[in-house]
Amino acid sequence: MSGAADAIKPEVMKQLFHPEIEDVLPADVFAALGDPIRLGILVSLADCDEVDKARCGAFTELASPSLLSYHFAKLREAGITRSRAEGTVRFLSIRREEFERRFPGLLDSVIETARRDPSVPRIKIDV
Amino acid sequence: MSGAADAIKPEVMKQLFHPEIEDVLPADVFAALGDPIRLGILVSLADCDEVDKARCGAFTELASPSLLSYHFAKLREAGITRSRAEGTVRFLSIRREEFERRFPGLLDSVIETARRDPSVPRIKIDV
DNA sequence: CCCATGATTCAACGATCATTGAAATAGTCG
DNA sequence: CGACTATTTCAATGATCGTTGAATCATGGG
Repeated sequence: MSGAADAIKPEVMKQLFHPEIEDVLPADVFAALGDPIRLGILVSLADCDEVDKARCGAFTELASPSLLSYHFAKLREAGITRSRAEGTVRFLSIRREEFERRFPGLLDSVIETARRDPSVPRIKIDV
Repeated sequence: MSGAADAIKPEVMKQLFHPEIEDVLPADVFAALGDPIRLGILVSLADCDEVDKARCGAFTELASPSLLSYHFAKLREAGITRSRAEGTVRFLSIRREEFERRFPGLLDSVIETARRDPSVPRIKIDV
């Protein structure tokens, strides 16, 4: 609303909200994990060979673009993932270190749990 | 609906539903953990000195009886806790061994996470 | 047998959820 | 510029959630 000096950085795209990791509450994290599609996004992300190289568009097998966007937002607002824009594409990644500092050991067991279970859909992300 | 031979066991009270541990899905577990009151119930239960001795009535600081009953049901239906009736009282306990077998390591990190965080309400259960 | 107690159930409420499909936005490339 | 692509936003839906308070149920004790 108060933007003045732009046109300098071309690839700044609208910034999406990411909470400070200290402000993230356990109950909100678990609520964000309480959906099979979101667990699917998380494990697929965790199993991606190269870190921070997973395009949002790589998840289309899991849901429609618009529904994916909704679930991406849930994970992001719960402090679990980060969305980074690069040109016309967005990349999704897990906030590993921060999250580990905030809730030590939690993410690993969550991912292990989701990975082991056949009710969680998975995709192979071709980077 | 088809009860015939009763009156033998006086203290059988209506049985509450507990899912088979194999039928429990990760997404449902996380959804059940996605509420501060339920996390409060869980950590208070985990910190209770004597196992399987926590009366439902011991949690009244966390919510009204009727709301507690609702949250107890959520935890129970997600396979996390067990409710046992004894006379006019009900006892609540964590399905430790079963749950550990089904989702190794998960419950410990969940409880640790909840225990560490000030947003999760706790009570001391006097057994 | 009636009453007190512990706990669940029910009905109602506003709020949020997951999902859909259409529209808007941002960036790229001809 | 204008078409195209990747992604988000919006509006609308039915479903489920968390909460309240009143009603119900089960048990034990006078």
